[in-house]
Amino acid sequence: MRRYHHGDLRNALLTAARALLEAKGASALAVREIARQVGVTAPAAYHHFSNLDDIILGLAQVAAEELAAALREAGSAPSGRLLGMGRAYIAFACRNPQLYRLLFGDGLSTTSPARVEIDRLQQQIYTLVSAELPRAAETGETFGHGVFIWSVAHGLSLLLIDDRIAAADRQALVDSVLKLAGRGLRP
Amino acid sequence: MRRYHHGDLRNALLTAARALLEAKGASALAVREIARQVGVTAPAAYHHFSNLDDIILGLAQVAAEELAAALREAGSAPSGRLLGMGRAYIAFACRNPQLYRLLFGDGLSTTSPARVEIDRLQQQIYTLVSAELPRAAETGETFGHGVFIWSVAHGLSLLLIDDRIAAADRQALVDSVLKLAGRGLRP
DNA sequence: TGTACATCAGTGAACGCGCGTTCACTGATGTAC
DNA sequence: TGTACATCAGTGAACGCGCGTTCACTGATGTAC
Repeated sequence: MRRYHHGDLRNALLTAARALLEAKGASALAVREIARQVGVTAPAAYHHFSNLDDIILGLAQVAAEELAAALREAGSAPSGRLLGMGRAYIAFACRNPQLYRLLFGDGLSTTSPARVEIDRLQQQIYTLVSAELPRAAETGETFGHGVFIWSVAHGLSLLLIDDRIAAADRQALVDSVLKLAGRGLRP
Repeated sequence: MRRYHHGDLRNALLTAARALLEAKGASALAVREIARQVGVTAPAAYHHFSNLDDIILGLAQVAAEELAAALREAGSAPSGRLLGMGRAYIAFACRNPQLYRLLFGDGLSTTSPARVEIDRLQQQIYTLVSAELPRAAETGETFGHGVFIWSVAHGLSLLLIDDRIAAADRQALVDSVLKLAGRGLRP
């Protein structure tokens, strides 16, 4: 039995939005539909979010937190940091394909004010990714190296997400690509 | 003065759609708006396309042709094929950011029948990209190498498109990333 | 060269849809006394 | 412990919007004779 007051509507909306996002893609995100999923009328959502973009932003924040946590955990392993973090990054993207995309602004109009906030979240992720660059970083080419490794991780993630690659063993493929990347970074 | 019969409405619609796409993103693509840009009523478009997805598919075909042509031209250079093709690929993406995205299914619902056609176009591009892999391909690791180089190109393209990278000299950055990739491929 | 006519490629009106958002409201909750 | 009341968090109706698409239509074009 549903009470008149939901109790935790904000989180319930975010959860429903996330499910909807993964099920139907970013273009399916709509205040009315999200509210419907929770079993509440649309205007109720406006007590918790100022508009649709605000909900999307909430999702992006969740995404950034989860990804950052996964990266930090992988980064704390004593050895094979590059491989470990690469795996963690790509695994997150594959587990939450649409959410990962959201982190890159997908589903938000280019002119939306929420975009600058998303950009900030992005920056945090990049800092984590590049902070763990191997010793090659000390050669002075840090910037190019960071962009290189991020390109590999981002590119492979999206190719996998989009099912652009027919691989029998995805994990093996990820490892093999990451090893090639590591080779490129070797001085 | 506009005649009653346009003469080349199909192409005019595609051109307008392309401009609209680049200006406002895939979500702004709409039959009514495209027709409006051309100065024609929406139903007129239905004499040339069966629906919106069909227009999007038309754009994707144009995109695939242009990208393929750019790659072929770069691939015909006698030396430095990997670098040349990488440059051409990324340059195309940067010149036509939203169109490049379209080639990866952006803007088309996951369930749209037009998707299978897009996938076919994609496959053609991948064939071109991987066909020019350096001699490393002969070591037997072809598949992983192909995915690796495609990941780098795709990833870097999207990071640049999204303005995720603050680089003073983009071309230099592209070259430096591609060189790291080449190092990874060296046996 | 002229004309009848089929066909092609437009128009304008209309349909139904789902959306974001606002509004006045009301039911539920919790706090002060 | 009871009650008045402020505040919070919902509801239902309504607005205006742009969309995709269909329909009956009409103007323009080109072909056969």
